[in-house]
Amino acid sequence: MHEVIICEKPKSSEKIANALSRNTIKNSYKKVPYYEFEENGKKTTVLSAVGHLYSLSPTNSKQDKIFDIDWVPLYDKDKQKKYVKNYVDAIKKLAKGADKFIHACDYDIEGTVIGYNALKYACGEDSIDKATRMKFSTLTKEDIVKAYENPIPIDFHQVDSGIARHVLDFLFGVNISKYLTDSVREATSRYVQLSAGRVQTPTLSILVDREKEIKNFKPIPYWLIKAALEDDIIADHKAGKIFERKEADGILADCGDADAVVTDVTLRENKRTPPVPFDLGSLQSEAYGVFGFSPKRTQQIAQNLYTEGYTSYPRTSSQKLPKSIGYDKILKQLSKNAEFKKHVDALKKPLKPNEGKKTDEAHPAIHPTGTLPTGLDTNEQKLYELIVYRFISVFGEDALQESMKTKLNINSQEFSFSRKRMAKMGWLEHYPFRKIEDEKFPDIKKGDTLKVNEILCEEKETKPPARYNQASLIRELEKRGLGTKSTRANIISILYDRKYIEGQKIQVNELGEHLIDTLKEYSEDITSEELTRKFETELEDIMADKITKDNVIEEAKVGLSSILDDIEKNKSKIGEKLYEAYQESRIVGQCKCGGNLVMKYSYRTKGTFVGCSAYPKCKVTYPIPRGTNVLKTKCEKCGLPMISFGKPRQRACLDPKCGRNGKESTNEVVGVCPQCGEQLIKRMGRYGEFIGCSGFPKCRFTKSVEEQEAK
DNA sequence: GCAAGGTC
Repeated sequence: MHEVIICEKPKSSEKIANALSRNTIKNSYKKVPYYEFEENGKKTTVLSAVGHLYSLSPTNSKQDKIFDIDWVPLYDKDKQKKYVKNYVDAIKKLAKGADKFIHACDYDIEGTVIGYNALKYACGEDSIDKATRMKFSTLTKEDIVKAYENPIPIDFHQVDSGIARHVLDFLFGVNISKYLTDSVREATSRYVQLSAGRVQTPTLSILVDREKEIKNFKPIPYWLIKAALEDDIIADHKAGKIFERKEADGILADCGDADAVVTDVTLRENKRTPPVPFDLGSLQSEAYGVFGFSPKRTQQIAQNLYTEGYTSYPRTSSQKLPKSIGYDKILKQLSKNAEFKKHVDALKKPLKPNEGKKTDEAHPAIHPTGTLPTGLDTNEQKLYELIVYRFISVFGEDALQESMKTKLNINSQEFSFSRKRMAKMGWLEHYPFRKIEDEKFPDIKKGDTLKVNEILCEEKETKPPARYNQASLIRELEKRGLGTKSTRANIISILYDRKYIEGQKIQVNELGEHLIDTLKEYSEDITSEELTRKFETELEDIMADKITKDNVIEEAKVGLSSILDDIEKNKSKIGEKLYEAYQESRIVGQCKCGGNLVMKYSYRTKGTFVGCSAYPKCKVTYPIPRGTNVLKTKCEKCGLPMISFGKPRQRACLDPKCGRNGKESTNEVVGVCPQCGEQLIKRMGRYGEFIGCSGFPKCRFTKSVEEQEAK
């Protein structure tokens, strides 16, 4: 009797194999680990997939509408996925001739498809008839054994529902993308890769909406009245924003040149509870704010740390740290590092983590494993320490913040000011990445009189809503249920790659905006969450056996077909307009000859450069080496755009002859040093502007201007 | 190649 268990990923195959027998032996085939044990004359082989092993692909790429598709090995489609082949080969070889199969992938819709396809295409079609399903929600020994002893049949409605998700996404995404790209090619014989999809298009649409809000924003003037008092105290008038000049004048007149009388002083203590452990989204957010890492980069680094065994599984949405992860032991092991030890020793027993609300059936929150890393590069080290200090501080004590709220009267006008300082650092002691307010409290009490130096009336304007950055956009997608924790960072980077959006503070250019306008006209559904919602109900209906998968797909093809015909009919108009928008989006500035400076691509050097739109009359070009970004900021010396390059990022003028940089240093204070608490100052270095700590040389903290602006 | 979804 030979039994084969198919798992979703190598880590879970290891856990499952070890939970089911004490006689488990680890082997490997083509570097792919697998496990074997024998109990009561039955041999069991535990094998692993690596996520999806198969992917949809056209069966005939010549068709206009790519409607005929089938599963092919992932490594055939994507040369970067070569490592997948070894896993497929291992399954094919080691599952051969088995009498019994167990589908033990994650119990969710994608896991169901992964296991089903592994059975169907790697183990052979007949393996499905001999297969059962393990259903577990955590990879604890208890859960695994229970699932193994109580197998359930494979739910083929669930399988169909998952397959339908793949097919629908493929049909809509690939076909609409193809038709848009073709329309530009046929109208202008230029190749501009365009794309649309159930997730990427609504994401772009969110950004376009924000862009339009900003564009249409009409600033409204308002006035703030402040009183400058003795001891450098600035108090604000109770009214806050005053939108009528007359009202502001009235208040000013009322105040006259009277002194301020303190009418109330309230002291309060506020608790600041420890942070909650990281799930992937909050790690991406924090690493973006603290280090300026893009979410994609954070995900890659976290994956490396996980593969090396230093931190736990990163693609989790859990903010829970169950006792079963053994946090006492992890903290003890972390203590082998002297720096960590100081913090661990300061924790009060008994240890209890402050957990967040979000959960994940398959994994706990991101945490260090206790194995201390060696040979990490700078960025890996930064992210690792962020994870460790967050983990430690989750067990810390509440911090206490004291606040002072003071009310004052100047004649009949009420003003107030407040101060904050830390009374007890608590968990903040272990987590150096948070801003702490530590202001001096003036020594005053009710009834005191304070001298008024001046009453100020500041004219301001209301501001448009802020642009998204990558971190806030990920949070927005999460809120709307678009994409998944593992794909959101990738989706955003696709929008950058296609050149629909640019900048750290994400700005949509003409191409992105026009693409959404076009799609709104021809396929409104794909520009909003509507399509996701529609898919969701259809998939639920398939799962509940209210409708068949083939029915849903056929209906989708009919709807899609008419969208594609519509695009086809108008393709010259669509193509020309999209190309026009594309060209406009490539403009980076004004040439000295009056033409536009445009991003161009050289087939000869296979690289980008900036050239003049008046070519060949004007032959001006500027080099754009790999890794260089052209910024919106203009050089203050010559007016050409600035560029950023290098690591850490440096800035300079597009024109190399203009000088290293076209900007004088401001030495402006831009924040507080996360390492020592001194001021962070923007200053000019040999290679351009950077942010440094005023505590230099005692504290050598630096970061790039880009990282700072990313905040 | 184009999508979105798993994973190393």
